[in-house]
Amino acid sequence: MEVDTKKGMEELILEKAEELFLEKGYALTSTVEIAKAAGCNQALVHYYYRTKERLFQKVFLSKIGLFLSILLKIDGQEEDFFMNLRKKIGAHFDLLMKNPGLPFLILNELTTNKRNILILKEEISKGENNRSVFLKLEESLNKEISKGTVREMTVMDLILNIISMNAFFFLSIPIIKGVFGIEENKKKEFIENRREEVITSILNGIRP
Amino acid sequence: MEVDTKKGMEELILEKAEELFLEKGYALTSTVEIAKAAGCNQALVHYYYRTKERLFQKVFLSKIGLFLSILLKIDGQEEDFFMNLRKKIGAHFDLLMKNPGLPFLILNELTTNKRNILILKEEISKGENNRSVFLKLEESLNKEISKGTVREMTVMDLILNIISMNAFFFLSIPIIKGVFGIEENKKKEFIENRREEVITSILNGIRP
DNA sequence: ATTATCTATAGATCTATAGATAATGC
DNA sequence: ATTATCTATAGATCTATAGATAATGC
Repeated sequence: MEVDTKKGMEELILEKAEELFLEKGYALTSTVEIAKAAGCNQALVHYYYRTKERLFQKVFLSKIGLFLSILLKIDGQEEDFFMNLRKKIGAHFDLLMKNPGLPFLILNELTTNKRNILILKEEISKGENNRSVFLKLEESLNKEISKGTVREMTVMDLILNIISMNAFFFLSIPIIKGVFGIEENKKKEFIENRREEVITSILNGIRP
Repeated sequence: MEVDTKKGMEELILEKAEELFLEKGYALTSTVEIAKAAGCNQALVHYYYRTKERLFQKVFLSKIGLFLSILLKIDGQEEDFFMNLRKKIGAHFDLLMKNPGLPFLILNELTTNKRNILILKEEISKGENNRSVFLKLEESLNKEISKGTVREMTVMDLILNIISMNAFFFLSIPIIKGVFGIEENKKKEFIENRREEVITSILNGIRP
């Protein structure tokens, strides 16, 4: 655990920076703090990454990629639309469960620093398949609508519904914990229940 | 507009502080900046509010109150459950529309400063009727569940669904704008559509 | 007299860099 | 020789306060 099996300072700094940025965001994390967490001198952080901004970009870029990848990945190709969607929502939830600080980091930095929105924009348009994945989802949604199995709605709304329900839950966990004080042993159950509720609610919500 | 009809510096400072805190959060707003926005000297900010922290608490408290009030307010007493819920969700959405920076401020500060969670906690338990409002909603929800008009679910989930969908939409507006570049004249339509979608999705989502 | 406003400044950070020293690779 | 790490420090903020001056209320 505490051994850091010869990870090399450069990488260790990146890791600790990641942890701290995820926890408190860019503004509230100092290079002094990062250095202390990595067990080195503050100057070394700048030696490897030049500026705090560049270090942050490195972290942010990888996290944005992670966040998008799941949303866009299609696994169950041509299964039943509803089954496919159920899996997608669940996979997105699971990704966030593994990275619970992700929504806060992305939201916070996209909101407070317009420059980061450009990064997101590039990242979206870069993956050329992103667009095609999007179009494919749109297509299958429209097919269901014309079959009458889904009510009239746009892909944009569907995606927003998924991100809203999933991301906001993880955004609010620290608050829920603080206000209602969920016991550690019931935490897992609480999250599992919410996972099911989110999926059910979204799927039910698109019915005609 | 620019006249500040004899508003007195004390109040003007509070107003400008509110604007800035809503826009960028506590950490990224300096008392220097607040003073400049109010057109006075930085020392005056401290003269009236002593510390930046106290000034912030004043703003935060009023915003928390606002946010809770709508969620808890019951207007349509004993109407139809679904009609009542539809109104509630819409009213919450409308409040956020008037205060689009509210979700970000509250989320950001509750996440980065644990102390603020205590403030929220107190605020919730202070309004003694808060609990009763909550219980009343729970009661009518359970009635519907036993009638078979709503699927099995908890009040907590229902409330989380509403806040998730409403708050997250306003959280993401700057991002959506930045990425997709919504034109100013279509903005209103976009928001109106989302309002309808949110209501429909939540109401549909709780059906058995 | 009291209250509002300003100027000036101390003391805390924090980022970034310069320059010294230690570790490592041929 | 080159790369990694450290010490020290300049320069930018930023918060908070002390102390001077201007405005206002009796």
